[in-house]
Amino acid sequence: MKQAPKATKYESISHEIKRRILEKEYPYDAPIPDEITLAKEFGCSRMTMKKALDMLVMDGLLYRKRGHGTFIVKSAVDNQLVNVSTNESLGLTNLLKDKDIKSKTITFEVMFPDEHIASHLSITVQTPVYHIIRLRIVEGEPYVLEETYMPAELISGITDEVLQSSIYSYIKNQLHLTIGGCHRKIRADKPNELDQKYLKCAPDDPVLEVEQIGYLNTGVPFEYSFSRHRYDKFVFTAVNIQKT
Amino acid sequence: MKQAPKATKYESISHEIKRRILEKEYPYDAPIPDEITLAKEFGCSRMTMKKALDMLVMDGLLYRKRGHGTFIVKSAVDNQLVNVSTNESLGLTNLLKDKDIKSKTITFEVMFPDEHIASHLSITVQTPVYHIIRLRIVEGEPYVLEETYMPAELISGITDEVLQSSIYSYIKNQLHLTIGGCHRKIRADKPNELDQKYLKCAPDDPVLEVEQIGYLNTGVPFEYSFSRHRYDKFVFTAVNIQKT
DNA sequence: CAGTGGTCTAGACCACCCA
DNA sequence: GGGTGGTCTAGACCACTGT
Repeated sequence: MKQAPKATKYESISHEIKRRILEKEYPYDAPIPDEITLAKEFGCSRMTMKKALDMLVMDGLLYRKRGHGTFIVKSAVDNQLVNVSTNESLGLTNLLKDKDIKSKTITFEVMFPDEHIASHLSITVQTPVYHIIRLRIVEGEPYVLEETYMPAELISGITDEVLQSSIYSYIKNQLHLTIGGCHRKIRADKPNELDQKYLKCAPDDPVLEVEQIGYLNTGVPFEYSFSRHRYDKFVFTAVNIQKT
Repeated sequence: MKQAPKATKYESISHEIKRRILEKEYPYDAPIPDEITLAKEFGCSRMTMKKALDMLVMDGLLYRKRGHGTFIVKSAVDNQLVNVSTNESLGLTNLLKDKDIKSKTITFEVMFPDEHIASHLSITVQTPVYHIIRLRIVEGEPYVLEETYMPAELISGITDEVLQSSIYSYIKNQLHLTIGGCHRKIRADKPNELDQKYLKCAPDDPVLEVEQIGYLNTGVPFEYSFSRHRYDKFVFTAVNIQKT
Protein backbone atom coordinates (compact mmCIF):
# COMPACT_ATOMS: atom_id res chain seq x y z
CA MET A 1 0.00 0.00 0.00
CA LYS A 2 2.68 2.39 1.01
CA GLN A 3 4.70 3.27 -2.02
CA ALA A 4 7.47 5.32 -0.51
CA PRO A 5 8.12 7.82 -3.27
CA LYS A 6 11.88 7.61 -2.73
CA ALA A 7 12.84 11.23 -2.26
CA THR A 8 15.46 12.48 -4.63
CA LYS A 9 18.56 14.08 -3.30
CA TYR A 10 17.47 17.60 -4.22
CA GLU A 11 14.10 17.04 -2.57
CA SER A 12 15.54 15.99 0.74
CA ILE A 13 18.08 18.80 0.68
CA SER A 14 15.33 21.28 -0.14
CA HIS A 15 13.25 19.94 2.70
CA GLU A 16 16.09 20.29 5.18
CA ILE A 17 16.87 23.85 4.12
CA LYS A 18 13.21 24.75 4.34
CA ARG A 19 13.17 23.38 7.86
CA ARG A 20 16.17 25.51 8.78
CA ILE A 21 14.51 28.62 7.38
CA LEU A 22 11.19 28.07 9.10
CA GLU A 23 12.92 27.33 12.38
CA LYS A 24 14.94 30.50 11.90
CA GLU A 25 18.32 28.84 11.96
CA TYR A 26 19.48 31.31 9.32
CA PRO A 27 19.30 35.03 10.09
CA TYR A 28 17.09 37.17 7.92
CA ASP A 29 19.53 40.00 7.41
CA ALA A 30 22.31 37.99 5.81
CA PRO A 31 22.44 35.69 2.83
CA ILE A 32 22.24 32.01 3.51
CA PRO A 33 25.47 30.15 2.71
CA ASP A 34 26.41 30.23 -0.95
CA GLU A 35 25.67 27.38 -3.31
CA ILE A 36 29.17 25.98 -3.36
CA THR A 37 29.43 25.91 0.42
CA LEU A 38 26.03 24.28 0.76
CA ALA A 39 26.85 21.78 -1.96
CA LYS A 40 29.95 20.84 -0.03
CA GLU A 41 28.00 20.51 3.21
CA PHE A 42 25.38 18.25 1.64
CA GLY A 43 27.89 16.36 -0.46
CA CYS A 44 26.29 17.15 -3.79
CA SER A 45 27.15 19.00 -6.95
CA ARG A 46 26.36 22.68 -7.34
CA MET A 47 23.67 21.90 -9.94
CA THR A 48 21.83 19.70 -7.49
CA MET A 49 22.12 22.31 -4.78
CA LYS A 50 20.75 24.88 -7.17
CA LYS A 51 17.79 22.67 -7.95
CA ALA A 52 17.06 22.23 -4.26
CA LEU A 53 17.13 25.99 -3.74
CA ASP A 54 15.07 26.52 -6.88
CA MET A 55 12.19 24.70 -5.23
CA LEU A 56 12.22 27.13 -2.33
CA VAL A 57 12.42 30.10 -4.67
CA MET A 58 9.33 28.75 -6.42
CA ASP A 59 7.60 28.58 -3.06
CA GLY A 60 8.37 32.23 -2.52
CA LEU A 61 10.52 31.43 0.49
CA LEU A 62 13.87 32.50 -0.94
CA TYR A 63 15.08 34.95 -3.52
CA ARG A 64 18.41 35.23 -5.22
CA LYS A 65 20.44 38.13 -6.41
CA ARG A 66 23.28 37.48 -8.76
CA GLY A 67 26.51 38.80 -7.37
CA HIS A 68 25.00 39.00 -3.87
CA GLY A 69 23.68 35.74 -2.62
CA THR A 70 20.53 33.94 -1.61
CA PHE A 71 18.21 35.53 0.92
CA ILE A 72 15.14 34.66 2.94
CA VAL A 73 11.83 36.34 2.13
CA LYS A 74 11.12 37.54 5.63
CA SER A 75 7.49 38.45 5.14
CA ALA A 76 6.73 35.10 3.55
CA VAL A 77 7.96 33.30 6.64
CA ASP A 78 6.29 35.74 9.03
CA ASN A 79 2.92 35.68 7.39
CA GLN A 80 3.05 31.95 6.76
CA LEU A 81 2.06 32.42 3.19
CA VAL A 82 4.25 29.62 2.07
CA ASN A 83 3.01 26.94 -0.13
CA VAL A 84 -0.68 27.11 -0.24
CA SER A 85 -1.64 26.55 -3.80
CA THR A 86 1.63 25.92 -5.57
CA ASN A 87 2.00 22.38 -4.39
CA GLU A 88 -1.60 21.99 -3.54
CA SER A 89 -2.88 18.67 -4.63
CA LEU A 90 -6.35 18.34 -5.99
CA GLY A 91 -9.29 17.53 -3.85
CA LEU A 92 -10.97 18.86 -0.77
CA THR A 93 -10.32 15.68 1.14
CA ASN A 94 -6.63 16.23 0.68
CA LEU A 95 -6.74 19.92 1.42
CA LEU A 96 -8.70 19.74 4.63
CA LYS A 97 -7.27 16.54 5.97
CA ASP A 98 -8.03 17.17 9.58
CA LYS A 99 -11.57 18.31 9.12
CA ASP A 100 -14.78 16.42 9.17
CA ILE A 101 -15.92 16.36 5.55
CA LYS A 102 -19.27 15.04 4.44
CA SER A 103 -20.75 14.92 0.97
CA LYS A 104 -24.34 15.10 -0.16
CA THR A 105 -24.95 13.90 -3.69
CA ILE A 106 -27.47 16.06 -5.47
CA THR A 107 -27.15 14.80 -9.02
CA PHE A 108 -25.45 11.66 -10.28
CA GLU A 109 -26.14 10.66 -13.85
CA VAL A 110 -24.55 9.67 -17.12
CA MET A 111 -25.21 11.91 -20.11
CA PHE A 112 -23.82 13.10 -23.40
CA PRO A 113 -21.82 16.29 -23.10
CA ASP A 114 -22.61 19.44 -25.01
CA GLU A 115 -20.07 20.98 -27.37
CA HIS A 116 -18.53 23.16 -24.69
CA ILE A 117 -17.94 20.36 -22.21
CA ALA A 118 -16.77 17.93 -24.86
CA SER A 119 -14.24 20.43 -26.10
CA HIS A 120 -12.79 20.99 -22.66
CA LEU A 121 -12.49 17.26 -22.07
CA SER A 122 -11.07 16.65 -25.55
CA ILE A 123 -13.82 14.15 -26.34
CA THR A 124 -16.70 13.98 -28.81
CA VAL A 125 -20.31 14.73 -27.95
CA GLN A 126 -20.95 11.00 -28.39
CA THR A 127 -18.72 10.09 -25.45
CA PRO A 128 -20.77 9.58 -22.30
CA VAL A 129 -19.76 11.53 -19.23
CA TYR A 130 -20.66 11.40 -15.59
CA HIS A 131 -22.50 14.47 -14.43
CA ILE A 132 -22.16 14.89 -10.70
CA ILE A 133 -23.31 17.61 -8.37
CA ARG A 134 -22.18 17.32 -4.80
CA LEU A 135 -22.50 19.52 -1.78
CA ARG A 136 -19.42 19.27 0.40
CA ILE A 137 -19.99 19.89 4.07
CA VAL A 138 -17.07 20.77 6.33
CA GLU A 139 -17.47 20.61 10.06
CA GLY A 140 -21.22 20.60 9.63
CA GLU A 141 -21.31 23.77 7.53
CA PRO A 142 -22.06 23.84 3.78
CA TYR A 143 -18.78 24.67 2.10
CA VAL A 144 -18.81 24.19 -1.63
CA LEU A 145 -21.11 23.02 -4.39
CA GLU A 146 -19.17 21.03 -6.96
CA GLU A 147 -20.47 20.28 -10.44
CA THR A 148 -18.24 17.78 -12.20
CA TYR A 149 -18.10 16.18 -15.64
CA MET A 150 -15.84 13.17 -16.20
CA PRO A 151 -15.60 10.82 -19.19
CA ALA A 152 -17.37 7.69 -18.00
CA GLU A 153 -15.06 5.30 -19.79
CA LEU A 154 -11.94 6.91 -18.43
CA ILE A 155 -13.10 7.25 -14.84
CA SER A 156 -15.21 4.12 -14.68
CA GLY A 157 -17.03 2.54 -11.81
CA ILE A 158 -18.04 5.64 -9.87
CA THR A 159 -20.59 4.66 -7.25
CA ASP A 160 -22.62 6.48 -4.67
CA GLU A 161 -20.20 5.25 -2.11
CA VAL A 162 -17.26 6.82 -3.94
CA LEU A 163 -19.11 10.11 -4.06
CA GLN A 164 -19.55 9.99 -0.31
CA SER A 165 -15.82 10.05 0.22
CA SER A 166 -13.28 11.23 -2.32
CA ILE A 167 -13.30 10.88 -6.09
CA TYR A 168 -9.61 11.68 -6.18
CA SER A 169 -8.73 8.90 -3.79
CA TYR A 170 -10.76 6.55 -5.95
CA ILE A 171 -8.93 7.65 -9.08
CA LYS A 172 -5.57 7.22 -7.43
CA ASN A 173 -6.06 4.14 -5.32
CA GLN A 174 -8.62 2.09 -7.21
CA LEU A 175 -8.06 3.09 -10.81
CA HIS A 176 -4.32 3.58 -10.28
CA LEU A 177 -4.27 6.71 -12.36
CA THR A 178 -2.03 9.63 -11.56
CA ILE A 179 -3.22 13.20 -11.58
CA GLY A 180 -0.87 15.53 -13.39
CA GLY A 181 -2.16 19.04 -13.05
CA CYS A 182 -4.95 21.43 -13.81
CA HIS A 183 -5.97 24.70 -15.34
CA ARG A 184 -8.21 26.94 -13.34
CA LYS A 185 -10.26 30.07 -13.79
CA ILE A 186 -11.51 31.90 -10.73
CA ARG A 187 -14.36 34.34 -10.84
CA ALA A 188 -17.05 35.88 -8.67
CA ASP A 189 -20.69 35.32 -9.47
CA LYS A 190 -24.19 35.87 -8.17
CA PRO A 191 -25.71 32.90 -6.40
CA ASN A 192 -28.06 30.76 -8.50
CA GLU A 193 -30.94 28.78 -7.11
CA LEU A 194 -28.85 25.74 -6.28
CA ASP A 195 -26.30 27.88 -4.45
CA GLN A 196 -28.99 29.53 -2.39
CA LYS A 197 -30.64 26.25 -1.59
CA TYR A 198 -27.61 24.21 -0.66
CA LEU A 199 -24.93 26.70 0.35
CA LYS A 200 -27.57 28.64 2.24
CA CYS A 201 -26.54 31.85 0.51
CA ALA A 202 -28.62 34.93 0.80
CA PRO A 203 -29.71 36.23 -2.61
CA ASP A 204 -27.07 38.96 -2.40
CA ASP A 205 -24.24 36.76 -1.12
CA PRO A 206 -21.63 36.39 -3.82
CA VAL A 207 -20.07 33.03 -4.64
CA LEU A 208 -16.51 32.31 -5.70
CA GLU A 209 -16.44 29.96 -8.66
CA VAL A 210 -13.42 27.88 -9.59
CA GLU A 211 -13.66 26.41 -13.08
CA GLN A 212 -11.18 23.61 -13.44
CA ILE A 213 -9.89 21.20 -16.03
CA GLY A 214 -8.00 18.35 -14.39
CA TYR A 215 -5.40 16.33 -16.28
CA LEU A 216 -3.92 12.93 -15.70
CA ASN A 217 -0.17 12.71 -15.90
CA THR A 218 -0.80 11.35 -19.38
CA GLY A 219 -2.10 14.77 -20.36
CA VAL A 220 -5.61 13.41 -20.83
CA PRO A 221 -8.30 15.63 -19.32
CA PHE A 222 -10.31 13.60 -16.84
CA GLU A 223 -12.39 16.28 -15.19
CA TYR A 224 -14.18 19.51 -16.02
CA SER A 225 -15.69 21.06 -12.97
CA PHE A 226 -17.20 24.12 -11.41
CA SER A 227 -16.79 24.59 -7.68
CA ARG A 228 -18.92 27.27 -6.16
CA HIS A 229 -17.86 28.48 -2.74
CA ARG A 230 -19.52 30.61 -0.12
CA TYR A 231 -17.73 33.93 -0.25
CA ASP A 232 -17.11 33.95 3.47
CA LYS A 233 -15.60 30.48 3.63
CA PHE A 234 -13.00 30.33 0.89
CA VAL A 235 -9.94 32.18 -0.34
CA PHE A 236 -7.88 31.09 -3.30
CA THR A 237 -4.16 31.69 -2.92
CA ALA A 238 -1.40 31.85 -5.49
CA VAL A 239 2.31 32.49 -5.57
CA ASN A 240 3.99 34.08 -8.56
CA ILE A 241 7.73 34.31 -8.97
CA GLN A 242 9.05 36.28 -11.90
CA LYS A 243 11.65 34.50 -13.91
CA THR A 244 14.91 36.29 -13.46
CA MET B 1 16.08 52.47 -23.65
CA LYS B 2 15.82 49.09 -25.23
CA GLN B 3 17.63 46.67 -23.00
CA ALA B 4 17.53 43.51 -25.08
CA PRO B 5 17.27 40.89 -22.35
CA LYS B 6 19.63 38.57 -24.23
CA ALA B 7 17.60 35.41 -24.43
CA THR B 8 19.31 32.36 -23.06
CA LYS B 9 19.70 29.32 -25.21
CA TYR B 10 16.99 27.37 -23.41
CA GLU B 11 14.59 30.29 -23.70
CA SER B 12 14.95 30.60 -27.43
CA ILE B 13 14.71 26.84 -27.90
CA SER B 14 11.61 26.76 -25.72
CA HIS B 15 10.10 29.56 -27.73
CA GLU B 16 10.73 27.78 -31.01
CA ILE B 17 9.24 24.52 -29.77
CA LYS B 18 6.23 26.34 -28.44
CA ARG B 19 5.77 27.91 -31.85
CA ARG B 20 5.89 24.50 -33.47
CA ILE B 21 3.29 23.14 -31.08
CA LEU B 22 0.89 26.04 -31.46
CA GLU B 23 1.23 25.93 -35.23
CA LYS B 24 0.57 22.20 -35.06
CA GLU B 25 3.81 21.14 -36.66
CA TYR B 26 3.91 18.16 -34.31
CA PRO B 27 1.00 15.71 -34.35
CA TYR B 28 -1.03 15.29 -31.18
CA ASP B 29 -1.15 11.52 -31.22
CA ALA B 30 2.56 10.87 -31.13
CA PRO B 31 5.32 11.99 -28.81
CA ILE B 32 7.41 14.90 -29.96
CA PRO B 33 11.01 13.96 -30.77
CA ASP B 34 12.97 12.70 -27.79
CA GLU B 35 15.31 14.92 -25.81
CA ILE B 36 18.50 13.57 -27.33
CA THR B 37 17.25 14.04 -30.88
CA LEU B 38 16.05 17.55 -30.15
CA ALA B 39 19.29 18.41 -28.38
CA LYS B 40 21.16 17.29 -31.46
CA GLU B 41 18.90 19.33 -33.73
CA PHE B 42 19.34 22.49 -31.66
CA GLY B 43 23.01 21.86 -31.02
CA CYS B 44 22.75 21.84 -27.25
CA SER B 45 23.25 19.44 -24.39
CA ARG B 46 20.47 17.24 -23.17
CA MET B 47 20.24 19.19 -19.90
CA THR B 48 19.61 22.42 -21.77
CA MET B 49 17.01 20.74 -23.93
CA LYS B 50 15.32 19.43 -20.82
CA LYS B 51 15.25 22.89 -19.33
CA ALA B 52 13.65 24.28 -22.49
CA LEU B 53 10.97 21.58 -22.39
CA ASP B 54 10.51 22.09 -18.64
CA MET B 55 9.27 25.60 -19.34
CA LEU B 56 6.56 24.26 -21.60
CA VAL B 57 5.58 21.61 -19.07
CA MET B 58 5.21 24.38 -16.50
CA ASP B 59 2.96 26.20 -18.94
CA GLY B 60 0.78 23.12 -19.14
CA LEU B 61 1.52 22.72 -22.82
CA LEU B 62 3.47 19.47 -22.63
CA TYR B 63 3.57 16.48 -20.36
CA ARG B 64 6.17 13.77 -20.03
CA LYS B 65 5.98 10.11 -19.26
CA ARG B 66 9.13 8.33 -18.32
CA GLY B 67 9.77 5.45 -20.65
CA HIS B 68 7.31 6.83 -23.19
CA GLY B 69 8.18 10.29 -24.33
CA THR B 70 6.98 13.87 -24.35
CA PHE B 71 3.46 14.66 -25.50
CA ILE B 72 1.34 17.66 -26.30
CA VAL B 73 -1.59 18.54 -24.02
CA LYS B 74 -4.18 18.71 -26.75
CA SER B 75 -6.88 20.45 -24.80
CA ALA B 76 -4.50 23.13 -23.59
CA VAL B 77 -3.69 24.06 -27.17
CA ASP B 78 -7.29 23.81 -28.34
CA ASN B 79 -8.72 25.93 -25.59
CA GLN B 80 -5.87 28.41 -25.66
CA LEU B 81 -5.44 28.20 -21.96
CA VAL B 82 -1.74 28.54 -22.19
CA ASN B 83 0.17 30.95 -20.14
CA VAL B 84 -2.19 33.37 -18.64
CA SER B 85 -1.10 33.87 -15.11
CA THR B 86 2.03 31.80 -14.76
CA ASN B 87 4.27 34.23 -16.53
CA GLU B 88 2.00 37.15 -16.03
CA SER B 89 3.91 40.19 -15.05
CA LEU B 90 2.48 42.62 -12.58
CA GLY B 91 0.43 45.56 -13.59
CA LEU B 92 -2.61 46.26 -15.63
CA THR B 93 -0.70 48.37 -18.09
CA ASN B 94 1.43 45.40 -18.91
CA LEU B 95 -1.44 42.96 -19.02
CA LEU B 96 -3.70 44.93 -21.31
CA LYS B 97 -1.05 46.44 -23.51
CA ASP B 98 -3.25 47.07 -26.49
CA LYS B 99 -6.11 48.62 -24.61
CA ASP B 100 -6.86 52.19 -23.75
CA ILE B 101 -6.25 52.43 -20.02
CA LYS B 102 -7.07 55.49 -17.98
CA SER B 103 -6.69 56.04 -14.26
CA LYS B 104 -8.68 58.21 -11.92
CA THR B 105 -6.99 58.93 -8.61
CA ILE B 106 -9.45 58.86 -5.75
CA THR B 107 -7.12 58.97 -2.78
CA PHE B 108 -3.43 59.82 -2.66
CA GLU B 109 -1.90 60.44 0.75
CA VAL B 110 0.94 59.53 3.04
CA MET B 111 0.04 57.95 6.34
CA PHE B 112 1.27 55.61 9.05
CA PRO B 113 0.23 52.01 8.50
CA ASP B 114 -1.77 50.02 11.00
CA GLU B 115 -0.39 46.82 12.48
CA HIS B 116 -1.88 44.64 9.78
CA ILE B 117 -0.46 46.60 6.87
CA ALA B 118 2.91 47.11 8.55
CA SER B 119 3.23 43.39 9.13
CA HIS B 120 2.52 42.55 5.51
CA LEU B 121 5.06 45.10 4.32
CA SER B 122 7.63 43.99 6.91
CA ILE B 123 7.89 47.52 8.29
CA THR B 124 7.07 49.24 11.57
CA VAL B 125 3.98 51.33 12.20
CA GLN B 126 6.29 54.33 12.31
CA THR B 127 7.28 53.91 8.65
CA PRO B 128 5.21 56.19 6.43
CA VAL B 129 3.41 54.60 3.51
CA TYR B 130 1.65 55.88 0.47
CA HIS B 131 -2.04 55.16 0.49
CA ILE B 132 -3.44 55.21 -3.01
CA ILE B 133 -6.87 54.44 -4.34
CA ARG B 134 -7.20 54.43 -8.10
CA LEU B 135 -10.00 53.57 -10.45
CA ARG B 136 -8.67 51.95 -13.61
CA ILE B 137 -10.74 52.47 -16.70
CA VAL B 138 -10.30 50.20 -19.69
CA GLU B 139 -11.77 51.18 -23.02
CA GLY B 140 -13.96 53.70 -21.26
CA GLU B 141 -15.47 51.16 -18.85
CA PRO B 142 -14.67 51.04 -15.12
CA TYR B 143 -12.58 47.93 -14.63
CA VAL B 144 -10.95 47.73 -11.25
CA LEU B 145 -10.62 49.72 -8.05
CA GLU B 146 -7.10 49.40 -6.65
CA GLU B 147 -6.18 50.28 -3.08
CA THR B 148 -2.42 50.23 -2.63
CA TYR B 149 -0.02 50.73 0.27
CA MET B 150 3.68 51.23 -0.47
CA PRO B 151 6.52 52.26 1.86
CA ALA B 152 7.14 55.88 0.96
CA GLU B 153 10.88 55.71 1.43
CA LEU B 154 11.26 52.65 -0.73
CA ILE B 155 9.00 53.77 -3.55
CA SER B 156 9.78 57.45 -3.39
CA GLY B 157 8.69 60.28 -5.58
CA ILE B 158 5.24 59.10 -6.58
CA THR B 159 3.36 61.96 -8.21
CA ASP B 160 -0.08 62.46 -9.59
CA GLU B 161 1.39 62.07 -13.00
CA VAL B 162 2.82 58.66 -12.16
CA LEU B 163 -0.58 57.57 -10.91
CA GLN B 164 -2.10 58.55 -14.23
CA SER B 165 0.02 56.03 -16.05
CA SER B 166 1.71 53.04 -14.46
CA ILE B 167 3.27 52.70 -11.03
CA TYR B 168 5.07 49.60 -12.17
CA SER B 169 6.70 51.37 -15.08
CA TYR B 170 7.82 54.07 -12.70
CA ILE B 171 9.32 51.53 -10.32
CA LYS B 172 11.14 49.81 -13.11
CA ASN B 173 12.20 52.67 -15.34
CA GLN B 174 12.67 55.58 -12.94
CA LEU B 175 13.62 53.91 -9.68
CA HIS B 176 15.44 51.08 -11.47
CA LEU B 177 14.05 48.48 -9.12
CA THR B 178 13.16 45.02 -10.26
CA ILE B 179 9.96 43.29 -9.30
CA GLY B 180 10.49 39.74 -8.18
CA GLY B 181 7.13 38.16 -7.49
CA CYS B 182 4.00 38.27 -5.43
CA HIS B 183 1.67 36.39 -3.17
CA ARG B 184 -2.01 36.65 -3.86
CA LYS B 185 -5.29 35.78 -2.24
CA ILE B 186 -8.44 35.83 -4.34
CA ARG B 187 -11.88 36.05 -2.84
CA ALA B 188 -15.40 37.15 -3.65
CA ASP B 189 -17.03 39.93 -1.70
CA LYS B 190 -20.06 42.16 -1.59
CA PRO B 191 -19.60 45.60 -3.10
CA ASN B 192 -18.88 48.38 -0.65
CA GLU B 193 -19.82 52.00 -1.20
CA LEU B 194 -16.70 52.83 -3.15
CA ASP B 195 -17.23 49.84 -5.42
CA GLN B 196 -20.78 50.85 -6.13
CA LYS B 197 -19.84 54.43 -6.75
CA TYR B 198 -16.84 53.91 -9.00
CA LEU B 199 -17.23 50.47 -10.51
CA LYS B 200 -20.90 51.19 -11.04
CA CYS B 201 -21.87 47.96 -9.34
CA ALA B 202 -25.41 47.26 -8.41
CA PRO B 203 -25.78 46.56 -4.68
CA ASP B 204 -26.09 42.85 -5.40
CA ASP B 205 -23.23 42.65 -7.93
CA PRO B 206 -20.37 40.69 -6.42
CA VAL B 207 -16.78 41.87 -6.72
CA LEU B 208 -13.66 39.76 -7.12
CA GLU B 209 -10.95 40.93 -4.77
CA VAL B 210 -7.28 40.17 -5.29
CA GLU B 211 -5.18 40.84 -2.21
CA GLN B 212 -1.56 41.05 -3.18
CA ILE B 213 1.84 41.47 -1.61
CA GLY B 214 4.40 42.45 -4.23
CA TYR B 215 8.10 41.81 -3.73
CA LEU B 216 11.16 43.30 -5.30
CA ASN B 217 13.76 40.86 -6.51
CA THR B 218 15.54 41.72 -3.29
CA GLY B 219 12.73 40.01 -1.41
CA VAL B 220 11.61 43.30 0.12
CA PRO B 221 7.84 43.80 0.02
CA PHE B 222 7.09 47.02 -1.82
CA GLU B 223 3.35 46.80 -2.19
CA TYR B 224 0.30 45.61 -0.32
CA SER B 225 -2.81 46.03 -2.37
CA PHE B 226 -6.42 45.15 -2.82
CA SER B 227 -7.81 45.11 -6.33
CA ARG B 228 -11.54 44.91 -6.58
CA HIS B 229 -12.92 43.86 -9.93
CA ARG B 230 -16.36 43.90 -11.45
CA TYR B 231 -17.49 40.29 -11.46
CA ASP B 232 -18.44 40.42 -15.12
CA LYS B 233 -15.13 41.86 -16.30
CA PHE B 234 -12.43 39.74 -14.74
CA VAL B 235 -11.36 36.13 -14.43
CA PHE B 236 -8.24 35.02 -12.61
CA THR B 237 -6.48 32.09 -14.21
CA ALA B 238 -3.92 29.69 -12.81
CA VAL B 239 -2.01 26.66 -13.99
CA ASN B 240 -0.93 23.96 -11.61
CA ILE B 241 1.40 21.17 -12.57
CA GLN B 242 1.96 18.42 -10.05
CA LYS B 243 5.57 17.59 -9.45
CA THR B 244 6.26 14.17 -10.88
C1' DC C 1 16.44 -5.78 -24.32
C1' DA C 2 16.49 -0.88 -26.17
C1' DG C 3 14.47 3.56 -25.61
C1' DT C 4 12.52 7.06 -22.96
C1' DG C 5 12.76 10.73 -19.34
C1' DG C 6 14.85 11.82 -14.27
C1' DT C 7 18.78 12.71 -11.65
C1' DC C 8 23.45 13.80 -10.69
C1' DT C 9 28.26 15.08 -11.45
C1' DA C 10 32.54 17.98 -12.18
C1' DG C 11 33.87 21.53 -14.37
C1' DA C 12 33.56 25.56 -17.46
C1' DC C 13 32.37 30.23 -18.72
C1' DC C 14 29.51 34.33 -18.14
C1' DA C 15 26.97 38.39 -15.84
C1' DC C 16 26.67 40.94 -11.98
C1' DC C 17 28.17 43.27 -7.72
C1' DC C 18 31.21 45.12 -4.36
C1' DA C 19 35.38 46.75 -2.60
C1' DG D 1 39.68 40.97 -8.60
C1' DG D 2 37.11 37.86 -5.97
C1' DG D 3 32.68 36.23 -4.91
C1' DT D 4 28.06 35.45 -6.08
C1' DG D 5 24.37 33.17 -8.90
C1' DG D 6 23.00 31.77 -14.16
C1' DT D 7 23.92 28.90 -17.91
C1' DC D 8 25.82 25.13 -20.40
C1' DT D 9 28.33 20.87 -21.36
C1' DA D 10 29.41 15.79 -21.87
C1' DG D 11 28.67 12.03 -19.80
C1' DA D 12 27.00 8.78 -16.25
C1' DC D 13 23.62 6.02 -13.91
C1' DC D 14 18.78 5.09 -12.62
C1' DA D 15 13.57 4.19 -13.23
C1' DC D 16 10.15 3.10 -16.09
C1' DT D 17 8.04 1.32 -20.34
C1' DG D 18 7.31 -1.59 -24.17
C1' DT D 19 8.77 -5.68 -27.09
